[in-house]
Amino acid sequence: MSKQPVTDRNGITEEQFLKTYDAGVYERPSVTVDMLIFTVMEREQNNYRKLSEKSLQLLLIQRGEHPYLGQWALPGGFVGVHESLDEAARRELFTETNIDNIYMEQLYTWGEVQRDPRMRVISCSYMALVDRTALNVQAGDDAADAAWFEVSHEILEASRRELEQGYEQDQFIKITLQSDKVTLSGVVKVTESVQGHVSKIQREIVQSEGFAFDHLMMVQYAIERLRGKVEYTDIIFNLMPPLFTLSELQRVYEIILGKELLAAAFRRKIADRVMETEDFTRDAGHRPSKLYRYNMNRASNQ
Amino acid sequence: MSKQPVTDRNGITEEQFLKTYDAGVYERPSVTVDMLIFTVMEREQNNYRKLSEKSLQLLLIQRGEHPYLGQWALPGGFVGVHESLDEAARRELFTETNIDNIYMEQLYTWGEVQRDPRMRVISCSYMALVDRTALNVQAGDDAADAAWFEVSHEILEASRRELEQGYEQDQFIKITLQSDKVTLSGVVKVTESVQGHVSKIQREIVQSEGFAFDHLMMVQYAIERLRGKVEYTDIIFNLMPPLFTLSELQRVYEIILGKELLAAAFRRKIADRVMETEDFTRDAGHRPSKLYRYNMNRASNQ
DNA sequence: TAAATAGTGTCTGTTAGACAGTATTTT
DNA sequence: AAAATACTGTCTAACAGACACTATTTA
Repeated sequence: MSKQPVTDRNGITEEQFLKTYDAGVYERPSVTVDMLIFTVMEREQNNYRKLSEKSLQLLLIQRGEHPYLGQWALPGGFVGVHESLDEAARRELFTETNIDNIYMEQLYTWGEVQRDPRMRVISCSYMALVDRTALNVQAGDDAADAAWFEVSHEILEASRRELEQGYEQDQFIKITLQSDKVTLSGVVKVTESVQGHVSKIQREIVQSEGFAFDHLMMVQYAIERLRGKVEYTDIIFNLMPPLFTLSELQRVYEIILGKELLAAAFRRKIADRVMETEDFTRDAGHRPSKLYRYNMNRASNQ
Repeated sequence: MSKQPVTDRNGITEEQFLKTYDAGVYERPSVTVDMLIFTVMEREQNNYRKLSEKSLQLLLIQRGEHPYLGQWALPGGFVGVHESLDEAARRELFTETNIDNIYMEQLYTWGEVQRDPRMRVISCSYMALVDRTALNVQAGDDAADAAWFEVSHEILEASRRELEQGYEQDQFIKITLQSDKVTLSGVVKVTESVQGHVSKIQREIVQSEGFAFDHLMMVQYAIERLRGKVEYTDIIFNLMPPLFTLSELQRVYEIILGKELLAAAFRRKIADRVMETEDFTRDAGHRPSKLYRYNMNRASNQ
């Protein structure tokens, strides 16, 4: 239909236009990707009859250069002009973990003008979920500056103000990241407001100890997203090894959701998301547990 | 704690570093924002005793320049180096609608290398929801090239292939946009796959009639997001006028969700999201209906 | 009285939460 | 037997879907 050359007001066809197009000299922001790579690790118990505890871990890199020299940042890097955002993210992911097939999703793009003191940088954040048992090589073996940090977070304080045409609500969320050697912590204020018909959410770092850039805010956002998606999708299985017990699965739900679940209700709820196998755990110091695998072939996994 | 100057391997402090930092000459992508501005409009009925039908509308701009000259695109524009992404989005929003206080949220950032034939452009898409009655000036009055299009979409075909380690599932979604003068339509293929432990979602435009760039994909994504969020947040009230009947509210839910709802269950469900007023509709040709307003002051509106 | 929409009452089946109880293993 | 976890049965309350019914207005 529109195959005969369309010409613009100067009588130029699209082909001619593109041939002579000059991308111009406007100043442009730099674009980076930042990766939130999560996994679940086990902490050995001193009482071997007890189950090992699990924790959610995030990979951070200690900066070796200005700015924020010595502080911890999310792994990431600049997006080249000849690679897509997803390709840049996969490249970074592979650089850090040495594995290729990892669950990854785009989270949010951070575009405040002053978020990087060097220059204008817009950063697109991605979340990746890795099964710890697939990390054959400990990530960061080569990079002595990378480390896994246990993630914990709590709501310090929540307040609410009624306004004439709505309300405004603050949450102060304390995030603590703990590695073998360092403990980092900071507070993000999340403000939710409704004014007339306009609702808004704003984030602000109100305290930060050891985090580079605005990365603490990205961590808070990612935890929020992970929590949300765990309830209505199957992404949690990206954090699980191929075989797992229902108790293990329940623990992982619990650490992500930050609350305890009742075993009976939990089992009913996830029954159709998993498949029984013939295998059991062994040498557990107590009754063995049946092993399950993810059942990806059920009716709907929206 | 870290207030004494930290110096890098060359003995340079952060302050000195930033003073002499050269942003460099690496090629950089351009960054744009693209706005998905939705509203709900009423179509007059020929039988005045019947209720007017509602429809979801999207604002598009007809391109007056290459590339895609004459085709329809989302309103948007380049992000300046001295404005944040949100600021750029608000600026575009104001340019198109002449109103300032509009609900807006970031959706997704599109970063394929070839998405713009001129040069490398990364585009951050935002969704905005406007109450039609707040559009005092018909948007596009000044810009003769802007028009509201009624949005409809249907699943043409869905197929599923079982793979060794999972499955792959396609949905062909047909999107039709209809204005006073033009009808545009296209098909987006959404592929969801699970391979071992890695799940992925990919989108592809398989047919497109009159849409510029990859904007049809953005439309599909936005509809999906709107549908999702309508079920677990209160964003729908951003599309409603200050006073509305429960039937009207139900219609808007129905056109967004694409299915009919039962009045009794619907009223129970939204009971605590709305507040009764003393007013009624008038001159309706049938029993008047009580008017409600959004109740933003309830326990939790997550 | 008919047409049209507004609004309510109630049955039914499903599901989440709570909790008590049973089962199986190792020390 | 004690310690530890695995797993099941059942009661209850909440809630969504279905559908019939009542209410109110105008032409």
